[in-house]
Amino acid sequence: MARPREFDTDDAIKRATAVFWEKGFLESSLPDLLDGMGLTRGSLYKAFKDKKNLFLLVLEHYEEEAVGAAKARLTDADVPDGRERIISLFAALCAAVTAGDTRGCLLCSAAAGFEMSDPEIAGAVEKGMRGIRDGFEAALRASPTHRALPDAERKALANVLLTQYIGLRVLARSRMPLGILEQSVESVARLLDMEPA
Amino acid sequence: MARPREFDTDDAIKRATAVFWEKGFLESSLPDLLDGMGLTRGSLYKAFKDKKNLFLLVLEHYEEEAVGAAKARLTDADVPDGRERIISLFAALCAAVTAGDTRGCLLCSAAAGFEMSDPEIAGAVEKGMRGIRDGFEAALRASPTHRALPDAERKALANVLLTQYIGLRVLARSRMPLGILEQSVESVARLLDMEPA
DNA sequence: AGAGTTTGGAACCATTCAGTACAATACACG
DNA sequence: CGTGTATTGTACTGAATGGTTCCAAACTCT
Repeated sequence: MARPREFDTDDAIKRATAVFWEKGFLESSLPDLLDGMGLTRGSLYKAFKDKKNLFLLVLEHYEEEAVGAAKARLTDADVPDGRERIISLFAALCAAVTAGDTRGCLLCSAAAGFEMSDPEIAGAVEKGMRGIRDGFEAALRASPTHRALPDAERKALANVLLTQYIGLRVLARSRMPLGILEQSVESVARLLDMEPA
Repeated sequence: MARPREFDTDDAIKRATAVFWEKGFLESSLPDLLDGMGLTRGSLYKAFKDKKNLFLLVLEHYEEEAVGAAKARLTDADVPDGRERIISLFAALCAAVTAGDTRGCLLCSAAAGFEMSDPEIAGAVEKGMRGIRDGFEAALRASPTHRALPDAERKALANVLLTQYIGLRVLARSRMPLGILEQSVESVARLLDMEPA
């Protein structure tokens, strides 16, 4: 009945994610996207309406993929101790940087940037952040040391972890040789081993 | 022997700082700067060479002013307990946000953005970050609870505080109603009250 | 062949960009 | 005063860049 699409939509979004992740929303030009996605203007606008809409789809995909992976790690029932799940998340993060991945976190970069003045984008970013925080909270609930904590305190600790997460990912992206990432896992571990005085 | 400058250089840099702080380096256009600084193209190029050079001067000024204020608070001998100095820093930060200042931190935004691909800018940002970290470390040395810590552990804690600082300032800028800033002071206090298990 | 989509890419139009040239202007000093 | 020197405003550059639209040609399936 009609000419079929030559590209796979999900794959195109995946490629778009790579571009936006590398450069951010505002700094990614249409040619950048066209190159990265391997399609032409007409196709992009036909399939994704416009740049912002594409970015919203990318955020959605990033949430499912990257945020999903983090949440999966934080709620992984195979690791009974939630404390270890958290540590393994930061370890993975650190390993990625060591392996040369200095893209940081798409959400964190967006949060720090100017794209947040758009309410739709801001909403999507916020949703992702809440997801990560929920992951931390879930992991803390599965940690013997923290299970007994009052709800408010556990939430507060989850917030600290999220803040730490954001800070580290910004540092990762900045490529500053501050030596912070290298020992961040240890620091987080110590953070979780501490007890209220 | 010559016509004197009609504007005060330091004042112009101060105004430029406001513009860059609000919008970031890449997002600040020359007209933005011209408006904000109250001078014209010719003057700007004559006095500051170009946009990037102006930004480097702004970073210098920001370091003296904003970072200097933070460091002053962290090394304030009038507050004998370094722990309290740290808490007061985060409290001030939080108060500023509550008062409606959502600009975050010029350094942190730069660190998260694309301007870091310029080595000179990256160097200046890094220097500022080191300054803040040194401030934290100095404060920890003046804290009864942490004075006795081994050097490496104190440095690690300073790194955690710097990371927390960056994360919070990014969150501040993002304007996401996550409720993190509101209780961040308490969290930091708890962080400092904890002891190694 | 015809209906219905997608495709490539030219064309659009606006904006914006950092930077320059230069004439007019203002001051300081001899 | 007047000359030298520096700043100032503005017009101008000329490019490049931005996202978006549009349409004829290509393609698939009935």
